[in-house]
Amino acid sequence: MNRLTIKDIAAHFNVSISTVSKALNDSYEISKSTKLKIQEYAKEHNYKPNFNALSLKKRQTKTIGVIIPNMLNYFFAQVFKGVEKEANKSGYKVITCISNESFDKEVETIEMLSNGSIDGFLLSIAEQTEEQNNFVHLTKTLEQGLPIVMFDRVAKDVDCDKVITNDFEGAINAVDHLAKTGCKHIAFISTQSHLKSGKERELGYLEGLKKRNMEINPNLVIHIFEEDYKQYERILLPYFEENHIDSVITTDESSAIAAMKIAQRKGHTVPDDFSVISFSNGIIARHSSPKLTTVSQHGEIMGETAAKMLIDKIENKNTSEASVTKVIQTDLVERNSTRI
Amino acid sequence: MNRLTIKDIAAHFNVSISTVSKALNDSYEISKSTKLKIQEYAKEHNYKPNFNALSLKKRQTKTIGVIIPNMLNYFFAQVFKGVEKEANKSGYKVITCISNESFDKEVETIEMLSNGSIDGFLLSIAEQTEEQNNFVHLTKTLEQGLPIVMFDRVAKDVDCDKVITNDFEGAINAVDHLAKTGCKHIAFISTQSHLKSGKERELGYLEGLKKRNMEINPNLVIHIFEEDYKQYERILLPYFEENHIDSVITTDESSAIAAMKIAQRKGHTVPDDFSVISFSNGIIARHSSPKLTTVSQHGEIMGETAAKMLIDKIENKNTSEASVTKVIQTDLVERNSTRI
DNA sequence: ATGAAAGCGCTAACAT
DNA sequence: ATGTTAGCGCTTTCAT
Repeated sequence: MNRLTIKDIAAHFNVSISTVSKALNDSYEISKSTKLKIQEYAKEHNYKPNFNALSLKKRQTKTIGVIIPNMLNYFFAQVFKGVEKEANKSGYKVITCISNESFDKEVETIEMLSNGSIDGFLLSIAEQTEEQNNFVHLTKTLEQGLPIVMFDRVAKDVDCDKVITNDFEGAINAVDHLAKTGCKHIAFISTQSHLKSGKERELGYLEGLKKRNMEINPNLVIHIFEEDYKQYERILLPYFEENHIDSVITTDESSAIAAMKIAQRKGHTVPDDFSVISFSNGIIARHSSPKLTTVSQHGEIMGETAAKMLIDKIENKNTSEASVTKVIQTDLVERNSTRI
Repeated sequence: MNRLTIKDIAAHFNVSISTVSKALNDSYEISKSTKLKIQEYAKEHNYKPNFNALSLKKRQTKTIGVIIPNMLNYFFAQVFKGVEKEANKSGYKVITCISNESFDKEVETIEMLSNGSIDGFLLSIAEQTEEQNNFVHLTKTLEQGLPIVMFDRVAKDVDCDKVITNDFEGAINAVDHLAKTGCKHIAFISTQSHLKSGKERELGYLEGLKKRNMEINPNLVIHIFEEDYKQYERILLPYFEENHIDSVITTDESSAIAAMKIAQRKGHTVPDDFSVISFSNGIIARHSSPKLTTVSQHGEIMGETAAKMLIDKIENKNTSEASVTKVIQTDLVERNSTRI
């Protein structure tokens, strides 16, 4: 039950394997008639050139490796969808690994795939990696000549192509929208202690307030641990008791929901006298009541963009231009947790 | 900047490549001393055997292909997590493709990977494939000797290993739980017209009622189109007006949310005088208010199980036993949309 | 204990 | 227009 090879075809027609090879590649060296009969035979018998032989010979695999911190995260699932689509469009396969936010897993995965399995990496670094600020595994693979394109969670000091979200401006826009619709006391809730995107959003929040000459109250900047998601409400409650808050921007949907519930329990009506905007335009936002206004990060587009950049890099190995980083703008998706 | 090969190592020590190969594989034929120096040198210089050469020689790639209908679906993302974990544990890579519920994409993907890229398939069939009931692409690849393990969405007539959820019993248990907590008029809302799991759940629902000698009212079995998810409430409303319904079992979270909202709008309090149980224990269930009681399908375990079965199959090519299908039991996760 | 050689399936430079 | 050959990086049988 072994696969058909060019050797088999050659034997069947009593020609040499190179004739078969050339015929299948439609070489001008081969006569029309033999090309035709060989191609037909190949098609009929469902011949497929052996992937590993091809890769070995051509020194390229037409596959890329993607390392994603967490596939249960809707945003990353969207990114992956974009990657898969774009890769397939260019005839690339994608080997997918989940780092589970673990530095070790990230390193192991890179090790495992740096043996000729793939032509390049797409990578969003694990939270632990960002925390430890250790990127030698990345610089080493770049030195080996394996291109990397980072997306979303990016190591500033590693010199490679990148695709990021404009978190800073996304937050400014969120503040703007709240201010425009009459909010005066905007709190900021962040669950992303170690991630740069969390900091960018916080800076954007502050910048947004500054731009509008609104009071900056440090008590309204709240950091909570993601691990505590079951107790968000309990953790947030005191902040709402001790401060006058009429609106909130959160870095994730869960805490937006929690904040909304607290506000409601305290007698507020969302959005009439309390507004909320959440980063991460996921599924939750569409199913809460009221539905959440969110800052959308366009995960799928980010995935497509990153994949395209990587494939371009792979296929123009020669031209070693400087690294570029593309910025994906955010959109404010207005739903029912903010006023018009 | 080319990778180090055994040839390079051989040259460096002035020995033959076969000596190097044997040394690296710790062969008894090679003297301790040379083994040591070669292994050390290899480690120091970060030698990694070329993946494609190895695969070509050994006729196996240590990679599996996974075809998933939709990665934005939380359940499938969970399955994938399980697959990736289990595969990595056994040293396998995983090439992931999304069929987007399209028959054509499914066929193309299988074509693309049936060239020696992978040692076997993990597959949940696309909705379109289930609809068309056309599985020749699957039987053909099985005939070629490439093993397939199907998970969740499974083709009954294709002879291969399978992992499925016990949807039938899951639904019976849901009915049971509602009945036990005092519900008398249980409706069933299904969005899965073409999927067998939807039918299984419906049969389980009916069986559950029968078992408890509860009245079966065909008007309480409601089919809606998934595409209409933005209008679930509008579509469901008439059913609630025209029938006396005190509880509902849904095949997905979105329609559970919709049903709950309608019930609340009609003056009911969930769970006091209206209960809801949803299939698919996803993110939404944990964030609605009240939180949804669900039938959990253990996606991650399903993924692990399927991967393990496939790898076992791959590594015991000789023993051609009959196909087995494993059934993963469901659990009722009680939250706040049902009474105690 | 070490090496030579064939071969995995394919391409491509170089004959003929 | 077709064939021969070397080689991609590795393993393995069979010398030595």
